[in-house]
Amino acid sequence: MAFTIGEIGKATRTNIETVRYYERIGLLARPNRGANNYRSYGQDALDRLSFIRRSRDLGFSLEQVRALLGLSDDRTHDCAEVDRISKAHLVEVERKIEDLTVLGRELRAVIDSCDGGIVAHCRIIEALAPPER
Amino acid sequence: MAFTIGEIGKATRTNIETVRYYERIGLLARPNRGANNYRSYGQDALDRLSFIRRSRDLGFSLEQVRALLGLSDDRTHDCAEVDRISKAHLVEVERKIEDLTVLGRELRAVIDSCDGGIVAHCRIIEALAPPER
DNA sequence: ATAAACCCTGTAGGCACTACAGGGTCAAGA
DNA sequence: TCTTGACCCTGTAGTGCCTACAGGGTTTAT
Ligand SMILES: [Zn+2]
Ligand SMILES: [Zn+2]
Ligand SMILES: [Zn+2]
Ligand SMILES: [Zn+2]
Repeated sequence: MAFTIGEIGKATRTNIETVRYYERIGLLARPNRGANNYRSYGQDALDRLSFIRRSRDLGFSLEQVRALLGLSDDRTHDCAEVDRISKAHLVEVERKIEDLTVLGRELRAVIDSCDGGIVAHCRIIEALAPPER
Repeated sequence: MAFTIGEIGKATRTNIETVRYYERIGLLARPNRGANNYRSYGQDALDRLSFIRRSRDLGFSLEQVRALLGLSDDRTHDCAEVDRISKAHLVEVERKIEDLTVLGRELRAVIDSCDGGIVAHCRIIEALAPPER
């Protein structure tokens, strides 16, 4: 029931430097230490780290994760705030997709216009350069 | 024909701190200075900064911009490398869109599953928490 | 004369890690 | 038993790309 940092790292596919980083910023509690000063984690810490990983995989920021963790501890509270955070994040993700889609379209148009040849005639360079004066 | 940092900043919609940053990392040449030690830019510097801005707007990294600038100076060289960099960047953009699309789908599914109520029954929290043991 | 708006240098902060340097500890094989 | 390698520790600095001061000087307008 006691895990080393390497074990919880492997179990959650999290770099151990990252685990220590989460501890440093207060996202994970400071664990007990063994006689050798090694960190010793219990199941609860492993669960918490899993929660963090999963949230990160869904693109939540660490501050959002911190808020979600806090909210998830308050089991009898209603979940409106959880929903709000999640929806706000989804909106952000959707906006990023739109931005990248526009950008990709423009980039593709620029690239397609190049027929090869020398830089002096390259349409890509031309497209990047400032307009004629 | 001589511009202050504020003027080229405004003309290219670039923060003046950013202009100084570009100078520091060697993306922009160190400009001449006036008697008051103010930076004094010519049209060439303004053009170069415009090129950087436009490339950044298309999502190129500063290292890619640096390479593109170097290539664009060699007017008689062929543009294959320019194309390669641009296509590599487009591939990256497309991969990001795909990743975000998958993520957005998953996030939406998680959010849609929540019917409100208390945190103990919230499906979002449940989806984030580690699987039952 | 004074205030606002501009400019300077240098440094530190932000995000979310990642990579050392320079040590200590432990398990397994020769 | 010795040694190799895998693991662990702390603390600091680096990444990309800015952004934000602090603590000054200068210019312009009123
Ligand atoms: Zn509550
Ligand atoms: Zn070309
Ligand atoms: Zn050449
Ligand atoms: Zn809910």
